[in-house]
Amino acid sequence: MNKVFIKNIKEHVDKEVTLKGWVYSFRRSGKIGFLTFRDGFGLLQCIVAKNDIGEENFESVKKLTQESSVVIEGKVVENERALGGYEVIASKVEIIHISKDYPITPKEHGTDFLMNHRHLWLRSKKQHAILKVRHQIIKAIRDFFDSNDFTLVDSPIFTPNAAEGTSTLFETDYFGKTAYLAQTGQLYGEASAMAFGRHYNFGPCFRAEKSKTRRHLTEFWMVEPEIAYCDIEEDIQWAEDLLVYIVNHVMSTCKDHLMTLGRDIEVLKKIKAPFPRLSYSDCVDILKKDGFDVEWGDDFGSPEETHIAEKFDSPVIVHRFPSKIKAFYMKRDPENDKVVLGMDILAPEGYGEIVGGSERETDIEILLDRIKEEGLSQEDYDWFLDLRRFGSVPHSGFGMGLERVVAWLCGLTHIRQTTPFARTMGRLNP
RNA sequence: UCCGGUAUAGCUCAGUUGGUUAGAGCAACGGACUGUUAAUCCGUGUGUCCCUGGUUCGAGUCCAGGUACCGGAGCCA
Repeated sequence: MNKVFIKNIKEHVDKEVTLKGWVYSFRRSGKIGFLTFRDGFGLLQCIVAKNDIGEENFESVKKLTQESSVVIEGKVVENERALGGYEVIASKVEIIHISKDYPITPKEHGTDFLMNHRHLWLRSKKQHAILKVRHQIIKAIRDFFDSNDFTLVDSPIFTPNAAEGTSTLFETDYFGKTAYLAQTGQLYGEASAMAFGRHYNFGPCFRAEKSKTRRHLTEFWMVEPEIAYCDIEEDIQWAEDLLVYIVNHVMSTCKDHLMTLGRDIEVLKKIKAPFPRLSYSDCVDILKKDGFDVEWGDDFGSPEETHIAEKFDSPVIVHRFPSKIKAFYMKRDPENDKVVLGMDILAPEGYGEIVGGSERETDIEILLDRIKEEGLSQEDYDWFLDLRRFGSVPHSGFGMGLERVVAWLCGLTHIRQTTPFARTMGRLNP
């Protein structure tokens, strides 16, 4: 039999095909039924008529419920009235399994209910579209780095210490010792960059912060390139190029999914390089002028970030932050030692920080001082300091939060839908 | 952790100044219908009113504590 997927249905017009999948919905009207069929690739209307499939088969089809699994044989025809312009006139409907009382019915549901049924919610149109876009973003990220001679070098998930010494970590028992789940692969990335020149790691990160907002997950994916012989300017350039590449890739491969999600594509079309660049000090001036209560040296909260980002259509690059509010490994600006050569990229429309990066400090004495200042144990960082003892070079890198990029490009109000099984402060199930 | 809000049928919600038998729509189930798009029409059922305690002749409704969830803050990608 000619087994086909819905995505290729156009190529089989007037031919007999076999479809394997599930019932998305089923309406009956006497001797004819309209079965919206789902196969993981899309939706397709199948006409199930008594005259075509026979009385016995038609009787059994009456039992079909939402999400029952079926194998349908029939002929593909063009029809304007059908979703997508094509439909299948069934000649046989084989019931594989009858689904009973499927919980996600065609009506409104609350988010908590849907998240409790996430394993089933994934079958719904919008969730399916989001995860398809996520997949294409991941592909774009990997294509971008692979085609620019970066080597994917994985960083460990079990780590013996706090990498940045700032965030709260998940603790776990490691044969009697305490291990932590990695919050970043950053420090290991620096080791790889010295070995491979251009490195990236891409995997899950874990943060035990009790953040309860639409922008936070406790488990999320971050891509972190690290580049040897690279200054902050080149670092910014890589980040900008990556974002532009992702946006273009999504626009060319995911238009249908974005439509399904109701995303305003015109907004995404306005994203163009070069992105506006502002120093931290510029931002403080703007915020003060616009009535915010901030002083030079304060970290920005999300209302401040959103205010800056809303002034532009493209992501905004903010650079040269006060060293006190940034991680110990960021390099001081030689022209002003109160600031570091760090940068954040803020997504438009209030999606917040999607990239954070910096040129790294190479001076071992400064690093030792900074480790002391942060109250970190020098012993834990000894291997990291080796990177400054043996062929230290200027280098830079950044981290990009995958889920925030997915949320932004899909136009979602909450990050929890950007990942198959979201882990948040209040959710570990399913 | 802090501030604010919500909790009633499988789901989404209404429920008056505290009042006797707690409702609607959708879903489900049975039936009619050969072009439906969340079809329509007829019929059928549904409750730990979040939990514990209190006030009261009487609590879904008022009070206290707890729990869960939602939104925001801080923290951050």
